[in-house]
Amino acid sequence: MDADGKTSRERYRSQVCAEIKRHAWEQLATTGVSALSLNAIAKHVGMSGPALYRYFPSRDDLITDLIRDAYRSLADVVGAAGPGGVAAVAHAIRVWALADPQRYLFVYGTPIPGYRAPEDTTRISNEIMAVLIDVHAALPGDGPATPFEAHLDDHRDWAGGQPVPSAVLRRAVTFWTRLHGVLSLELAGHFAGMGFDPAVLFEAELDTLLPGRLRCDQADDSRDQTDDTRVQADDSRRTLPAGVSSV
Amino acid sequence: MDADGKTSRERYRSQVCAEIKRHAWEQLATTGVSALSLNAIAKHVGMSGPALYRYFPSRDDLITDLIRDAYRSLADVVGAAGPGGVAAVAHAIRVWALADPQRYLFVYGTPIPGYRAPEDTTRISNEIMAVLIDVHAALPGDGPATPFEAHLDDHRDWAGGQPVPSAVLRRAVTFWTRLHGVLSLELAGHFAGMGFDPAVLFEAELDTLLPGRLRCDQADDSRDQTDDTRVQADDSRRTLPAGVSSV
DNA sequence: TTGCGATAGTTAGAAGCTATAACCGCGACA
DNA sequence: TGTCGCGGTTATAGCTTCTAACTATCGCAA
Repeated sequence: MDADGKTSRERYRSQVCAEIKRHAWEQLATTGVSALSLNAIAKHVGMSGPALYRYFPSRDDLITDLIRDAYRSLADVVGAAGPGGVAAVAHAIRVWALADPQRYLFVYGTPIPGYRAPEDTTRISNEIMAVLIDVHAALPGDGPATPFEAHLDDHRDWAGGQPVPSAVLRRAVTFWTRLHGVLSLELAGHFAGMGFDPAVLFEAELDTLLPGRLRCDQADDSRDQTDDTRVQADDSRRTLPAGVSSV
Repeated sequence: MDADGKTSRERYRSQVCAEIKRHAWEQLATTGVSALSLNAIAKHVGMSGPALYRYFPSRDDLITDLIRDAYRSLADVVGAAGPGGVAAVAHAIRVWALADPQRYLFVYGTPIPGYRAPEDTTRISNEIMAVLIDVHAALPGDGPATPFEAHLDDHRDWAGGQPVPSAVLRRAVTFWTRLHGVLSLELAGHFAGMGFDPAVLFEAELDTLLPGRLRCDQADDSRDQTDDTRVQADDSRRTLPAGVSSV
């Protein structure tokens, strides 16, 4: 038993665990999750073969752990950007996604067929949603209730019981779906052929989510002092190798 | 050589090819693409093992073919719905996606790392985009130019050379990203916890794409005679098994 | 009709993967 | 000091994709 309340064995174990996951992320970022091989990881870590099973009972358990970490990381980033408001959160999500496209698609991409998300990750997911709700609750209210809000008023046992206005809920969900729509297509390389910069499109969609402007066809010239958290549209932005898809 | 200009061997070959793909789609819809096994398909078709390699040089070639077919199918559906206008196209895409979630995510989900889309599929993809542009060109124009449109005016060697107004291009792309945002999250099961019906959210986003209403916070009560191609929000709608993701 | 050649199928096997089983050695702790 | 458990090993089963070698059969032409 050491000073920090952990035995030396426990410290060693968590250290090896971390190194395994480090190599796993490395492999994940380059080859994608379908090619994630325990053998290859073991070889890189230095031990051979089935030794990994002392640390992760199965490949799916390792993947579950990685997903949990990815969620945790995103939740931290979103939480940290929360005080900056809606635009700051949006840009934080974008930089997080571009930093490791496979990680984003790992969480929000095509689900693994037999995989069941543990209670843990859905809790983190709710945590992220809570921040989205918070930043949108801080926005000034607007127009009449939409049909979707009426639907939300009817069907919603969600949001932990606290009474979130359906308008706020609607804006938070819309924030999520619109940014994910642009981001996921960008990361999957579907904008490859058509010359525009996805960053500008992202900015355009974010614009529609800011106070008073949630549609798509109106320009707003009164707000051009965009905050400096905007992701610069450099040409070296990272996407996946163009093509089409699955895994 | 037979009446239709194909030898009997060619007819047999394409027939076996079709049956292989039939079983492949069956397996794909249930187990997802990561678990798509040539051996299992061969067993179902009735021949054993490496015989499939007479028809598809590798697993990736089979997958490429399936992706091409999926694209082709979507392009046909979108093309057929084109005359019905924007809403009809949106609903056609939605029913196509819900009919086989894995097929949609196969095309628009997480890309396969080493996979390179052949020229073929990008052509079909452009064909789909052309329909989107057409239906949006038929819509009445609107407000002042957005920053994204200005960007499109600068960077666009695309669209086959014919001068599509940047406003139309912007609306078509926005149509794509917004509907994909809702659809992909729905199919991946990310709305599972929160009580609302994704169909209503889809309808809400579609609303923002119709003439004069491309933002998100305004309700429109003047247009409640929605067309009958609307996808009914039944409770038996198909999503993937809840959880989180990758493959 | 006879025969040749391409085609479609077979089994065997290499290399890789996940995962289990059996075994061993060292470190921690009573 | 003895013992127990943890972390590592090798061997192996069963799956995968994919190649090699071999065989039978079908179509076409002489």
